Amino acid sequence: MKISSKVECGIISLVDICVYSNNSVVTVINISARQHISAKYLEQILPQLRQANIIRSVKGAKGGYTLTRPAEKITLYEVINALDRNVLGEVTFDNKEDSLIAGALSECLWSKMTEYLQSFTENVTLRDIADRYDKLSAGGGEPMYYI
Amino acid sequence: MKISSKVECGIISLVDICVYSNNSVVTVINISARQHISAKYLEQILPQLRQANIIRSVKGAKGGYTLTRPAEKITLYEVINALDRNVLGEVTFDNKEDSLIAGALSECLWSKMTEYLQSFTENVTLRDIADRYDKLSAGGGEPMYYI
DNA sequence: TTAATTCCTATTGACTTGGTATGAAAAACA
DNA sequence: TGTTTTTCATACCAAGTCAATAGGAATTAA
Repeated sequence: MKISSKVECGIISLVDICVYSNNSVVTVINISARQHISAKYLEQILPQLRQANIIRSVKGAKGGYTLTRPAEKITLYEVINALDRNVLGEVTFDNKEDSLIAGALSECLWSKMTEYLQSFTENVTLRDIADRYDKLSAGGGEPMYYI
Repeated sequence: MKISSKVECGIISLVDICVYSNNSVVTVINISARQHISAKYLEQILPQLRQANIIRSVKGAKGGYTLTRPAEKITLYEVINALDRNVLGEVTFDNKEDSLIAGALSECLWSKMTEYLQSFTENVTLRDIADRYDKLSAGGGEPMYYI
């Protein structure tokens, strides 16, 4: 499965904001430095998350971003959808065949696939990712194998 | 979700072969006429399915294609994978970020999504689609609503 | 030999996408 | 008021992808 870099960078930014905002805002430059993503690229991604009411922006000096809600109230469904309609939306084709077979395919396959993806991502929150990240950090970066 | 036209046309072709081969082969021209897909385009798709051992080809005059196995032994996983590695493969990015957050994301989200897609498509066979198609055909093309 | 067919490999044109550039608007602060 | 810091909006470009077409070679039946 292919996910656009915009989606990945967007989610990473949100987790970064979630983890590093201590009753304050997080700036694009901060995220850029911590996550090694071009600031100019982030300036293009974050406004999309703002329009989707996932983050709130404060303009001007001392400005930056915060989450609009606690991380456990922000689902990955929202986030992914805000960044790229194609990932979790109905299956589409560049040139849709409108035949009975295409209809059968849609019913047996495509619609069930998207149905699952939607309900799955609706049940994963930003908190889940952040928690997992914390755990990985605590582990010293290296996953631990006990043989 | 975005599916390439190649995948859709490929599956449609297989169902067509499944339905219209009566102990005989099905030609590209036949499929093209029935399914309204350019013959030249099909000539590019079907060899891929042959290499994946899903169909068998007979060259020359009176040639054409047949399935290598009964339709209930051909999973949609095989088929989709033969036509486009990206759909059911591991989540990939054009420019993978290699951070702890990306790792957490992979564990909590991407890998579970692909895991599901794989196991789901492994349990849908060409027969399922063909059966569904037969049912739709019998219904006269129009879905029936009883109010 | 001829016609029917699959097979192979280019090519084209349109679209997508990752990433950059430029500068405007807003707010803090001195 | 002016300067700095920041978000915001828009345009742009180069590279890649993809659907579809094209031309012709190889194979086989009759």
